[in-house]
Amino acid sequence: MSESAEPSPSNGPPSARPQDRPGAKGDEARTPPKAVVSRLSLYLRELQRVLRNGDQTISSSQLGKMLGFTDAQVRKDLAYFGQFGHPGVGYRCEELVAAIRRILGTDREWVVAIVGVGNLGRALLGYRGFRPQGFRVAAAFDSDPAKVGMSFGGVAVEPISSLESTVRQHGVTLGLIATAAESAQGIADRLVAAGVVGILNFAPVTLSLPEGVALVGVDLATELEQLSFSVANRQTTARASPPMGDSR
Amino acid sequence: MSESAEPSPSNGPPSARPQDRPGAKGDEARTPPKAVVSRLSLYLRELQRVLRNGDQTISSSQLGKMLGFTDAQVRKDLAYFGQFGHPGVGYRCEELVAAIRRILGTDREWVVAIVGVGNLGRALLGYRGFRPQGFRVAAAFDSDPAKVGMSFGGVAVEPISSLESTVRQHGVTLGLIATAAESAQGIADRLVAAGVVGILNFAPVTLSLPEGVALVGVDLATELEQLSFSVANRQTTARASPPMGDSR
DNA sequence: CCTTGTGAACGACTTCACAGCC
DNA sequence: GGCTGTGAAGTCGTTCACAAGG
Repeated sequence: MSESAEPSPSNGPPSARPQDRPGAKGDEARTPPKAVVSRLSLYLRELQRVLRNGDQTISSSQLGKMLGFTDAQVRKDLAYFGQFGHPGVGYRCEELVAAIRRILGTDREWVVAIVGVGNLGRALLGYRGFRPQGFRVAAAFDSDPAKVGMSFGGVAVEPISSLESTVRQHGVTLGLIATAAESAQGIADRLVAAGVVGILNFAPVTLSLPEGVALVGVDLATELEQLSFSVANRQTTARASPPMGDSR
Repeated sequence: MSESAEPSPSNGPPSARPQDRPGAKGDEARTPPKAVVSRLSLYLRELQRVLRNGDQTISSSQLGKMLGFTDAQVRKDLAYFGQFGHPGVGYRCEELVAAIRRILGTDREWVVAIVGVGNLGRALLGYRGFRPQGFRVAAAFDSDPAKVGMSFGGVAVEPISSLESTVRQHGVTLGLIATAAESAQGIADRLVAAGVVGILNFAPVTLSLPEGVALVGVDLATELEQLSFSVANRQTTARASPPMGDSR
C-alpha cells in the first residue's frame, strides 16, 4: 500500500472549479470522486491489453469482470467524465483508451526527474513501463559523487547541486523521490521550488508540500503490511494498492 | 497508485468472522473498514518516528495533523480495534505501536520470497525497510541462468525450477512478483500452489487468485497516472497511493 | 482543562433497476 | 436481444458534538 491522506481540508468544501466542460446538454458530473480515478488507470491498462489481443469493443460487464468490479460501477465511473459508450455495442476500445488518457492527462508527455539513485532509483531509471504511458525520465540526481557521471537506462546521474538548473532546463514537471527518509523533505522542497508540480514519494516519510503540488506516496513496507493484515484476517482479496504518505 | 479492486463479491456479506476478540464489556467493532487499515500503517510509521524523537505520548489531533487527518478520524480508526487511549493523556506511543503491529499482524515475522531479479527485484532485495517491520526476504528466483547463483542483499538467486521446494523449505508465506507482465500469472499460480498466502504484485497485470489468497498490487505507471490527473486538475494533494491490480 | 470513545448526523460512494437505443 | 446512461435507493465511511475519564 501507499499513503492516501489528504491535506487538512481534504474532502473539505466542494470547491466546484470551472473547467469541467461547462456547456453541453446533459451537463456532466462535477466533482471527480476520488476512487474513480484509481480505477480509471486500471481500466486503461486492461483496455490496452484487450486491444493487443485484437478485440475492438468491450462491454462494461466484461471490463468489470476482469477487474472484479460490477458493470454498473464501470459505467458510473466513466459517466463522470462524459458519454463514451455505444448502447447495444459497448465501448470501442481505442476510443475509450484515448478518452481515459485525456482524462488522466497522459495524452501528453510528462517530463520526470528521479532523485536518489540507490537500488530503487536505478530500478526506476531502468523501468520500461513509464515511456509508453506518457512519462519520460529526463534526469537523475544523487548526492554520492561516486555515482555522478554514471548512466542508468540512458540517463546520466547529476549531482544534487544541479537539481534546480536541470529541472528548469528540461522542463521537469514531476519528481520521483527515491532517497533515504531523512533527505526526502529537503529534496521535495527543492523540487517544488524549481517548479515541479507533482511528487511521487518512495521514501517512508510523510511529506509536507504547499497547496497546489500533488503528492502520491508509495511505501513498500506499508504495502506489505496491508498484505499481512489481509492474510491474518483472510479476506478474499486485498485492495491492490493502499495509500501512503500524504502532505502536511 | 496501485490496484484496489475486490473480487466480485467485494464488500459482499458482512461475513463476521470470530477472532475479533469476542468478549469484553463494550464488544468492539466488527468489520474492518477497508480504508482504516491503510491508515493504520501510516499511524505506525508516524508513531515510530515520534518515538525516535523521544516523545512518549501523542494525542489524536497531533497524530492526525501529521498526516492530514482529523482527530476524530484517528480515534474512530483505532476504536475499530479496541481502546488504546488514555483520556486526558492521549495515546502512549509504545503501547500503540505494539497494538497496531498486532492488528496488522507484523508482531511476528513473515518470510517472503521475491520472484524476478531485474532492476526492481534487485531493489527489493536490497531494501532495508522490510526487516524492521517484520518481513524477512528468504529467497529470490529468476529464470535467467546468468543471474542464478548471484547474490543481492545477502540472498542468493535460485532458478525458477526450485521455487516450489524452496518456498516449502523456508516456509515462505508471502511472495513478491517483480517479473515481466507475461510471466506474472504463471508465477502467481505456482507460488499459491506452493503455499504462499499473500502476493504483492509489481507486474502491470491484473492477477487472478483463488479465494483466500490476499493480493496487493503496485503499478508504477499507474501511480504516475494518478499524479498526472491530480496535477492536471490541480487538486490540493493527491491521495498517497491508489489501488492497483486486483485478483479475479 | 485536556483528551478519549461514540452515537447520531452527514456526506460520499456503490448498487439497483429501468428507460432509451442499437 | 444486448448494452449504455442514470435517477433512486442503499450502503459505507467520515465528521460532529458531547458524555465520561484522568
